[in-house]
Amino acid sequence: MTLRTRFAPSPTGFLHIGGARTALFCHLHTRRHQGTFILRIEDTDTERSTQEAVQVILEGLTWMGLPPDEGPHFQSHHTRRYLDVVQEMLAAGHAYVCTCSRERLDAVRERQRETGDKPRYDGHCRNANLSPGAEPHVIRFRTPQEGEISWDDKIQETIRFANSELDDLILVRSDGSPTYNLAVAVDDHDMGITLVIRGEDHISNTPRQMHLFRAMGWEVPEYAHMPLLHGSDGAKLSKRHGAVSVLQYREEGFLPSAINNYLARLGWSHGEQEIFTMAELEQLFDVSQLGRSAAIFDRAKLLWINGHHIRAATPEQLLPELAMQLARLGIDPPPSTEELAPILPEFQARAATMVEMAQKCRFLFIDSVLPYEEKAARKHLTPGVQAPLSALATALDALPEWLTPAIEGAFQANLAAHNLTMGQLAQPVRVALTGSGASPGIFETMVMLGKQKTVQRIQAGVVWLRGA
RNA sequence: GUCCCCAUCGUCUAGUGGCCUAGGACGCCGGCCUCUCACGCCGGUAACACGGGUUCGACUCCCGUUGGGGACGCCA
Repeated sequence: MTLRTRFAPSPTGFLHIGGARTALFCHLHTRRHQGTFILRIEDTDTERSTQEAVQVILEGLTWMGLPPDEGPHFQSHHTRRYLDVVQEMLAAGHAYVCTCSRERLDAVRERQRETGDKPRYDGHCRNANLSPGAEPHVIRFRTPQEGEISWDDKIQETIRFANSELDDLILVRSDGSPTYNLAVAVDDHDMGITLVIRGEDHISNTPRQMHLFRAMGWEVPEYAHMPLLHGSDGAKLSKRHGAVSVLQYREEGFLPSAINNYLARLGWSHGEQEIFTMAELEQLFDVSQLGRSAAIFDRAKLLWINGHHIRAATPEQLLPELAMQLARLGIDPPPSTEELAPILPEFQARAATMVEMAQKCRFLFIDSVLPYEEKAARKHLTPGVQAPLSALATALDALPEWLTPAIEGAFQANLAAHNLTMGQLAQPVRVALTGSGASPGIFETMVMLGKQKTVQRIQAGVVWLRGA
């Protein structure tokens, strides 16, 4: 039987990092086993589902490089089918009409909490044999009360629940709409899903869905419940942890390959390898090798991995992102690919994110670097360097060609003339050129900047010194 | 509270009864390289939650305790 998995987000918000991890694991595991990866939008909650959210989820998956092989399917298109299934269950006695009011339900739960029981439906209408009349009612599943239900989870071990722990879940709401567990079971069956990969927060739904399968005589799929992603406080990742849209990570200058690499290493490992390409992951990752404990999202390590991927990336991957980040820094219009291509290598090893890279090469695309970073100016632009700086500007200006050997020659001559060491002159020049005390090599920086700007900025430094 | 799941350095992990005086990675701290910053390289810091078993021998198996997480909706 060929593998069929699905990723089933509900379109009530953006695709956050936890959801992305689930999608990634579904995708990787499916690729490895040459299966089919299906996207299903769980929009049975018409109140909260939006078209925009669907769009954002799709965008997120695309950016992550996790396009589905099939779908997206929409549960809202399957309502008829769900209701038909419920009719069958009703006819077979697997479901029944319940007219309990919300008030009564609340009261029951309240009482159960007080007595220390697990809040659940008390079966009030279970044997009342009500027929669907004008009175408001829901349809509930008649959950078996004896025995237990269990499954061999592909990630966890065997998980078992006593049926007495389960209550009679609602299949159809009083407004006639189907609920989550019903829709999931029907779709997982109809779509031929053979392996359900989802977060372990769904473990308690699994016995309910399995009972639905059994009632309909369907074959139950396999399940793999992956450990959750936690924030630094150890609790399930949520908005207050900055568990924002994956697209936000793009804004922050992360590469999708790095995010995927990092996410995959949370709960999974392959020897002592830390850096993986997407192709490697697709070949190596298997959900059955996942660890069983929750992992804490660690931005520091993500940054390190992102730096690796930036260094390993091709210009084609990086250039558009760099241009975008420069634009966000106010470089308008952003430099062209042709302008950016030659400087890219100088900054690849110096940035952990594309945002950082843009900040570090920004000085190349603005008119003036003034005002200087205060600390750098105070440390390096001292009165003593005014004369050498001035002389250097003159010498550089007189250069017939702007190539490294010539620049270096002029620089070295100036060093000797003023009896200075490399560092004593390079740092002041660096501040004049970039506004900061850190940049690529000083000659490389001058070449990238061009003769005109280089000379201008050194002269501006001299002027600044006179005023200081 | 009830049910379910989990438990090795701060974090991610290796470890499947002797190879472990517990390995790697991030972070942090030193050093090297060096015109600065990175990159790279070298070194250091730091963990088997606790208590009982089982066994000639437990990080590894079993039980309990503690701790953490998740689920308890006419949400998904």
